[in-house]
Amino acid sequence: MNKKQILLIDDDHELAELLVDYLAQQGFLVHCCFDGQSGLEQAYSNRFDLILLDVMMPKLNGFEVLKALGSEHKTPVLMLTAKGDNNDKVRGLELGADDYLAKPFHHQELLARINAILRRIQLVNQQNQQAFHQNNSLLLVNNIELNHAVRTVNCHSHPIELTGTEYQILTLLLEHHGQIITKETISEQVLGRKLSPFDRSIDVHIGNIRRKFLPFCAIEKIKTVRGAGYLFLTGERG
Amino acid sequence: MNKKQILLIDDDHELAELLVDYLAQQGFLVHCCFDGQSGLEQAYSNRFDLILLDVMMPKLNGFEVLKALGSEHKTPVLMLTAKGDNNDKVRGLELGADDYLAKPFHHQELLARINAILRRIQLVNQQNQQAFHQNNSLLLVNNIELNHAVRTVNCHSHPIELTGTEYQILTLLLEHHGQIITKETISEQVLGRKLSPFDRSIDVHIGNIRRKFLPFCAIEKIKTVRGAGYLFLTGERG
DNA sequence: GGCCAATGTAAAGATTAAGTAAAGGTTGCC
DNA sequence: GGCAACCTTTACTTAATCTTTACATTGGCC
Repeated sequence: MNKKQILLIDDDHELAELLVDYLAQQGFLVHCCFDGQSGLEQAYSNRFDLILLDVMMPKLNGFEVLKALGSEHKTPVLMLTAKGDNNDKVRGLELGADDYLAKPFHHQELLARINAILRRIQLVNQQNQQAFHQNNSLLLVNNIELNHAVRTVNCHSHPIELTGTEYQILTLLLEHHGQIITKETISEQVLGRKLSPFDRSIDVHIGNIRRKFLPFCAIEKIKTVRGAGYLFLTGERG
Repeated sequence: MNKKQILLIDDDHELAELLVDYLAQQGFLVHCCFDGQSGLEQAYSNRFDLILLDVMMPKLNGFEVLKALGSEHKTPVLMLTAKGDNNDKVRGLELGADDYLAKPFHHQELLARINAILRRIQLVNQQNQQAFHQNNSLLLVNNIELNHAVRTVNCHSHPIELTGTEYQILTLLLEHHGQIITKETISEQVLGRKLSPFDRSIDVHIGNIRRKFLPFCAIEKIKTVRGAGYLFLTGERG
C-alpha cells in the first residue's frame, strides 16, 4: 500500500514526536521540520500530500511560510496553532491554508480533518477523470455499434446521425436487446414522463430511427410487438 | 459576475437569515432549506458549489443527511453545529464532511473556511488541466496547432489571436478531439464554476472561437451536438 | 370480408437549444 | 479617472428536434 506523505512543520519537538507516532500508526509517512525555513524548502518539493504547519516558529513563522508558498501551491496546508484567535484563523485561511486547528486538539479530530482534505482532493481528481472516460463506452449488437464516450452510432460501419432522444431510445433497446421494451418504459426512461393515452411520440421516434438505418441494412432490426412494445433483434440466426 | 451557489440547511430561521444576508453581501447566492428532508432533495441536484449543513434538525439530522448523500457526492459540505463536541466533529468529518464549525462562530471564519474549500477545489481542477498541458506542449489536430509553451494558435499555419478563456476552451476540445465535451465540463474546468441553467457564456465563447477561425478554414471544426455539448472534429474521414 | 385498435408516417405546429450582436460589467493599466 | 480588453448577460434570431395531428396501413378477430 502506498502511504500518504505528510510534512510536519513545528518547533515543538514533543508534540512532533507524538504526532509522528500517531500518524504513522494511522498509515501516514511523516517528515518533520522544526523551523519555518527548512519546512519551506521541503514544502517546495511538492512531494507531500499534505502539510501540517505550526504558526509560532523560529526563523519563519507559519504565516510567512504560507505567504512564501504562494496561493497557487499545490500541497494542501492544515495549520496548527496555540492561539484560537479568530483573526488568526481567518488570516491563515485567507493566505491559502485549507484548514485551521487550534491546540490543544484531539488526535482524532486532526486525523479526521486530514482525511477530509485528502478525500476531497481525491474525489475532485476522480471526477475529472470520469468526465472523459466513461465506462462501458462500447455497445455492439447485430451490427449496430454505439460508442457512448463519443456518442456516435454506426450501422454496418456507416456512421449514423441521431438526435438526443433517438440516441437514448436506441441505447435502451440495445441494452436490452432480445427483450421487449414497452412504450411505458421508453416514455418514463427517456422522455421523463408517463405515457399518456394518445401520445404517439415514441412511434414517431422509432420510425425516424428506422428510417435513418434503412439505407445501410437490408433487414429491420427493431421489431414491433403489437400491443406490447418494441424489440431490438439480437441478430443471431435469422 | 457569476456567483457561487450555496445550499444552507438549517432549521434556525434567525441564523439562516443572518447568514443569507452576510453571504449574499460577500457575493454568494444562498438557497435555504429548513429541514434535512428538503435539504437532501436539493443537495442531490448537484447544482450547488457548497453545502452548509446544520446537525440538529427536524425530520433528518445533519449526520443522516450526510450519510444519505453518500461519501462520493460531489458537493463539498461544511457542517455547523451548536455542540463543539469532539466526537461529533470526528463523526461528521468521517461521514464525508469537508469541514466542521462549531456555533457560535464568527462570520469571517465561516467565510474564510468556505473560501478555503472552494479555492482548493478550483486549484485541483486547474492542476488537472496543467498536468495535461505539460505532457504535450505541442498539439496538432485537424490543421489547428496549439503551442502551449508559447501559448500560440495556428490554423492552417495562420496565427490566430485568442483570449485566455477561448484558448483554454479550445485546448480542452483539442485534447479530447473526437469526443463530446459537455458544457458542464467546460464550465467547471475552464470557468471554474457550475454551469447554471441560463448561462450562455460558453455558447458565446464557442461562437467567438469559430469566428476567429472562419477566415482560414473552409469547414467548421467545432461541431455542436445539440443537447450534449461540443466536439472538435478529428478531420480524418468525414 | 369487414371491423377495430394499434402502428406507420408525413407534415404542421410547438418547443427548446444554440447562434449572435450588442450592452453591461469587471479588471488591469496608463 | 479613463481606456482597453475581456467576460458575462441580454435580447432577439435561427435552427434543431420533439410533439401533435391526420390520415394510411396493418394485423387480429369475428
